[in-house]
Amino acid sequence: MPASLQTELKQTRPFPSRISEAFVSILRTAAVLDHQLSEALRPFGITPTQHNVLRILRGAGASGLCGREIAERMVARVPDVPRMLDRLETMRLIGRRRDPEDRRHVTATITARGLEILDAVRPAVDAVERARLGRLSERTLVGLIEGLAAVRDGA
Amino acid sequence: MPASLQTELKQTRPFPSRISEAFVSILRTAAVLDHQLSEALRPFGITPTQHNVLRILRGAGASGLCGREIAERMVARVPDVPRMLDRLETMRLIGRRRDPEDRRHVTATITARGLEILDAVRPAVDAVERARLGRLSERTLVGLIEGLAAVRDGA
DNA sequence: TGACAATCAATGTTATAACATATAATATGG
DNA sequence: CCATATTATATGTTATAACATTGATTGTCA
Repeated sequence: MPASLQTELKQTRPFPSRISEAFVSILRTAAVLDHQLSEALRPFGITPTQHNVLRILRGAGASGLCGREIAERMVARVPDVPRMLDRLETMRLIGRRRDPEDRRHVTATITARGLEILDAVRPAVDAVERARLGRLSERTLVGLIEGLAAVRDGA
Repeated sequence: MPASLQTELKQTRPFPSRISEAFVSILRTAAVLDHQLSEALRPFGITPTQHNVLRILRGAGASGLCGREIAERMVARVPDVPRMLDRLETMRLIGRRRDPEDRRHVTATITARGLEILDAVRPAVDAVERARLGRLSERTLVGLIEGLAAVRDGA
């Protein structure tokens, strides 16, 4: 039996409303997942944010994406995209070049080493996903996905 | 109609599994909520983390709580509790004193000013909660709360 | 009791996030 | 075609997060 959020956070009083409870539930659950993901990635020397960028660039393929496009696709909004990409470039996981078509853009692409690290971390990432979500029924998963989409949409 | 997460993040490929989609859905939704909350609190000069601490200390009342107890109750784990409390103390929103019973502990309590700011931010915080979750049915809210509890539990 | 382990908080340090502003390139309107 | 606005990235700075270590206090048990 899963513990109630109230018990989990040792709250002396019940939530004032179901809306508040759901709000905190989402934030709390994400914090747990982010922490687990972070621990799983640690041995490989990358953070969840960096992992996210690498997956985005893998999806973009050889043509790559510019900083603004990467920012749009990230799970969590990040200010200071240039310096985040700096770090990935220093690690040789991505490459950057100015777009000759529009010299304002800097196109980032994933390197072979970036692809290798994505392959390497995959079992650990999958394990975290399965550890937390593997026992939920298909129906529950779909309910979560749809409910959360409605929350983001505010409708 | 809520947009799919795939569309929202401009992904070219569908999620490999419902588990992955639910995993990212939770992280993405929390990022949206955290951002909205952060913006709502900004005019008052406090962050979501600080807001969380103040609510915890309000719940604890005059007896207060020590750093470890605060950490246990936070929605997101924070390392470096002492310096987070330093900032709140500098803002005069909390007070700290060494527990004479056990001099290892430092008991933090919320100040009158801390209580005032909690009252002041409440309409803004409620507005964010309602904007995102206000249109969801009771049944959907309960489904989310229970589903997310199962995710945290891994069962 | 006295050594040792465990618990908390504080501190030193580095890394990253966050914010404001600047620089460069392109688009737009007269 | 020039002045201006807009877009994109870069940079300077400060604040906070994250991590490791230290110091002080208390608990445990031989």
